[in-house]
Amino acid sequence: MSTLQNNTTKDKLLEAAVRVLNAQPRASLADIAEAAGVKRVTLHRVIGTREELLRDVALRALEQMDEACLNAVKGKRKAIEQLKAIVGALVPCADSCHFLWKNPDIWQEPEIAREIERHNTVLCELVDRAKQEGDILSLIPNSWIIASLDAVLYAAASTAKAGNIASNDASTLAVQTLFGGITKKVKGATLLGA
Amino acid sequence: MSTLQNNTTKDKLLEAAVRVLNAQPRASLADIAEAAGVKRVTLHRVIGTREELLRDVALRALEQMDEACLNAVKGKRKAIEQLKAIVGALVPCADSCHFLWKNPDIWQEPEIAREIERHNTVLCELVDRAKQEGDILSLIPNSWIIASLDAVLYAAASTAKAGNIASNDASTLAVQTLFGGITKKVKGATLLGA
DNA sequence: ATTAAATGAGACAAAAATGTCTCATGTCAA
DNA sequence: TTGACATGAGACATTTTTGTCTCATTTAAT
Repeated sequence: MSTLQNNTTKDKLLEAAVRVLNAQPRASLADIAEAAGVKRVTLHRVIGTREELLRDVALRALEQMDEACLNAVKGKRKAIEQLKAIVGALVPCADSCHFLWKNPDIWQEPEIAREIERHNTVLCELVDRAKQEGDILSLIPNSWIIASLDAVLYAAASTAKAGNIASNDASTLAVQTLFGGITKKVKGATLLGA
Repeated sequence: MSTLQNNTTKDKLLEAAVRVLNAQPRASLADIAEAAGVKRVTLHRVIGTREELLRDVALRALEQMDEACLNAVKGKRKAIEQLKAIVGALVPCADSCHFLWKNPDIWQEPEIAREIERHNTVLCELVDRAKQEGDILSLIPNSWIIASLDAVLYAAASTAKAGNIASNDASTLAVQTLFGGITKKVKGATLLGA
C-alpha cells in the first residue's frame, strides 16, 4: 500500500489527475485541482507546472507497476506463470497504465522513456523465456504481445469503470482473455496452425 | 473506398485530426490544420468549431466501422465467423476506433451516443449468438468481450504504428489473440475450466 | 476571358489556461 | 501561546487558443 495512495496532497492530486485526464484528455489544471478537492494554487505549489504534473503522474504509474510486478513474480518459476501473475497484478493499476498509453507525448521525457524501456526489456525477456519453454506461440511478435497485454488491462479498466464487473473477476478475466482467448477450446486446434 | 478517404479538404482534416489527437490529446486546432496541410482559417470554414470537429471525427469513425462490418459479415453464417471477420475488418480503421475510445467525453454528444449504442447492440447480439452456438465461453460478460475487442484493435494500431508489423498480419494476429489467446493450446484445457 | 468557389494572409477580439504574486486563515506541534 | 507550515482567497500578467472578420490569390468551370 506504499505507492497506491498516501493521502498526502500530492498523492490526492496525482490520483485525481489520472482519473480526470483519462476521462477528459483536455482537462485543465483547474479541473484536476478541483477533482482533488484542492485549489489550483496548491497544485502549482505542491507539484509545479503542467509538464511536471504529467511527468509525476507517469513516474508514479511506473512505480506502481514495478511494485505490482515484483510482488507478483515471487515464488513463480515458469515464465508463463510469472506473466500471468503480472497481468493479474497489473489490473488494479490499470488506470495508471491506461494513462501512460493514452499520452504518447510524455514518452519523450527522458526519465519516462528510460523507465518504459526498462519495463519493456524485462517483459520481453520474460516473453522470450515463455516462448522457449513452449508456452507462448513463437510466431507472435513480442511487441504485439506487450501491446495486447496493455490492451487487456485497458479493457479491464473500461469494464470495471462501467461497473459491469467486480474488480476481482477482472484480474481473472484479463488473464483468461490474453492467454486463452475468448473461445471454447476444442481438440487443441489453433487458428494459426503450428 | 468511399469513407476511408476522399481527398476533399474536409477528409484531409478529419484524417489529420485522428492522427494528431491520438498522438497528442491536447493538440490545438492550429496543429491539426497544419498536419492537414491547411490553414487554421480553412478548418473553421470547412468544419466549424472544435466541438464540431470532434463530433465529425467521431461520426466518420463510426461510419468507417459500419462499412467495414457490413462488408465483413457478408456470406458468413456462424456468429463466430462473422465476429472474426469483423475484428479483421476493423483493424484498418483501428486509429479511428482508438480515437473513439480515447475520448470518452464525446460520448455525451447524443448523436454519437446513439450510434455507439447501436454498434454495441449489434455486437452484443452477435456475441450472444456465438455463445448459444457454443463458440464463445458463456461466462465471459459481453461488456468484457466488447472492451477486449476494442483493446485488441488498439494493440493492432500501436504495433502497426510502431512499424513492427505488416498491416496484413495485424488482422490475422488480432483475430488470433482475441479468439485464441497467445498461448499454445494443449489437450483442450482452458484456464477457467468449463 | 470571365466568373464562382475555395483557400491563404493577416489581423482582431474574446476567452481560457497558466504561472506567480501577496495576504489571510487554519492547524498542528513544541 | 507561539510559531512553523500548509492551504485558501484573490488578484495579476502572460500566453495560448479559439472563432471571426476582410481582402487578396488561386483554381476550375463556363
